[in-house]
Amino acid sequence: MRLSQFHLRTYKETPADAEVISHQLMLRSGMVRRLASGLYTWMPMGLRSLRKVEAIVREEMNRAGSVEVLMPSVQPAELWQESGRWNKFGPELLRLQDRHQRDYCIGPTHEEVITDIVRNELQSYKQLPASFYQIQTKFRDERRPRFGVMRSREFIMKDAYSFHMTDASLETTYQAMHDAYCRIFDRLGLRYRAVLADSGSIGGSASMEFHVLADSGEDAIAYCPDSSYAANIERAETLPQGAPAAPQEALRQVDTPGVRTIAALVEAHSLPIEKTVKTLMVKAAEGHETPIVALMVRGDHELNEVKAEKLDIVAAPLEMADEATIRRLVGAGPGSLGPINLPISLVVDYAVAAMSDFGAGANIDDQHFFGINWGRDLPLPQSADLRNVQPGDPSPDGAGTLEMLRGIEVGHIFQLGRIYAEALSCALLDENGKPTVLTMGCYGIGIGRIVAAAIEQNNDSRGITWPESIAPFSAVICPINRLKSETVAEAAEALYQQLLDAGVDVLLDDRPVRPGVMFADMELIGIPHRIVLSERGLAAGTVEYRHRSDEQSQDISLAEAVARVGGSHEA
RNA sequence: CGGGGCGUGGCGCAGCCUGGUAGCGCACCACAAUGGGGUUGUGGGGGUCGAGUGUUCGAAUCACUCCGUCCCGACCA
Repeated sequence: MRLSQFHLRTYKETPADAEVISHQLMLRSGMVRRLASGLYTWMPMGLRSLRKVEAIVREEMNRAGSVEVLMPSVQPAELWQESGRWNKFGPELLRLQDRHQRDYCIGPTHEEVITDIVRNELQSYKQLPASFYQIQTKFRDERRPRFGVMRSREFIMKDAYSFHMTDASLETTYQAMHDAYCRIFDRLGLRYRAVLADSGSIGGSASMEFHVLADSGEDAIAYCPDSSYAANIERAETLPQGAPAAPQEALRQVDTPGVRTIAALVEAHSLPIEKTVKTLMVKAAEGHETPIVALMVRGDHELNEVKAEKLDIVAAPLEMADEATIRRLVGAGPGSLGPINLPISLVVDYAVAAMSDFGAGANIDDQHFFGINWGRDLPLPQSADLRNVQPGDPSPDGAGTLEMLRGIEVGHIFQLGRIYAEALSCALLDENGKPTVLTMGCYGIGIGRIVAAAIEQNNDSRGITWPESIAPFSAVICPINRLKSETVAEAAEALYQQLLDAGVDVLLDDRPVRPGVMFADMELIGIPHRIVLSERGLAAGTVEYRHRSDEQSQDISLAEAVARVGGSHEA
């Protein structure tokens, strides 16, 4: 490509509304342009990288035996009503009506459509397992779009779905997808980690997320350096901790005027934070005897929402109780709550169940109990894994202690089970002639997000340092003083043709700009290989080669430069 | 959804407090010089100051409403 015939717009200044580095660099290098909140245009330079990601994903999906289709992004409400998600889905689902006032949504995902296709299209169990995928635009009306294409409302996703007669068959395909995903992220040249994930409210069994590692990632990942254990913090388990130590202190009720927070309690009464608890009031599940229930975690721990939601007595999605309800049922406000004389159901975290001589609210405003001990002062309530893991917690596989990383979720594979097939009556006769509901897997990859995540992981003070696999161009030719020097102009043209013929994705910077502008732009865009042609060098029989990650450029022969560019292109 | 910030040419910003003819840098156009790290000079073009209503002789500036946008929060009692 000749840059004079391409479109490139770069910016010297960082746009004020971009927070993360990938968003800043994507805007500055002219890869994307914001149209409205959470809506981005992929400009020519950005689109080239996006397409390269797509191509790798497509190749590996095909290799894994998945078949490409393309489904509509606008979907009829009937299908969503059939699956039950028309009502279950919140405001993230963008709904609209056509001229006949028929209801539609813009697809945030395509389980309904693909299941509809399969139930109509597949006629025999002999056609199974079957796997379909598409690379397509999705829309989710995020409550807070941010970080550019990292969390946009409209985004490009590869979504795949597999259908099976048996769980064993699903398991096999799930594993094949796992392996395909590893190949994809290996080829993309990203540092990533596959982690156990929560299977969510949809149900289903196994689920893994693929995270690109980056400090700016929105997700926390717990992993064990001594084993293969890695899990999203939503899912990472903590273990029961055994019996509490014997009581050392007497139970006593203490005036704690104005103490409403753990921090204040620790401060004012010199209580170690590990001897405090947080009592959290949440809405109870439908049909429970009281409208709210209590959950308790240690003062220095965090409640894990996902785990809490899974308790039978807790409403899903998790919702905190309002103060009026708490006062009506407990008689005290938040900040003075505790396990003693608590008139509602209580579930405590494993760590709380192992505490002794601890302090908690007395369920009377401005009063706390200190020296609380289970068994002696009140019966030990039901205990469960309710909190987020922390660095230093034992690994659930018993192989050491956990550490934490930040990650950007770029892929998710999921054994869905029969929920959708059941709801949409997607069944086939098995070899015995017995109708059998199909079981399903689904597998997603955020294509646009991968581009952003790659930049998040690969940048320096001058711009993007792409992995070779997804750089918008592989190499750039920068002719110095092309307009004044026949020699340079001709050499540039010849080299350009030679590289094109060799199949190199090469850019010729034939703009009438000074070298400094050229270099700055090409480094911002992050093209891996740069060859500079000058009268001086050509006279000496050399060209100047520099890889984007090199400190210095090198004067080498033209032939060697061609070999380097061509060689790494193949790699 | 709650809180906060910000909306002034394509981008980055000043001006607003204390009302009085809309400015700077980058980018853009023309000419000249320069020609290996975002050149220099001269001369240009481009803005309903987010929208509406109000106050005022007069509003970018003050007030109110709305819209957009970004950040923080939406368990952490």
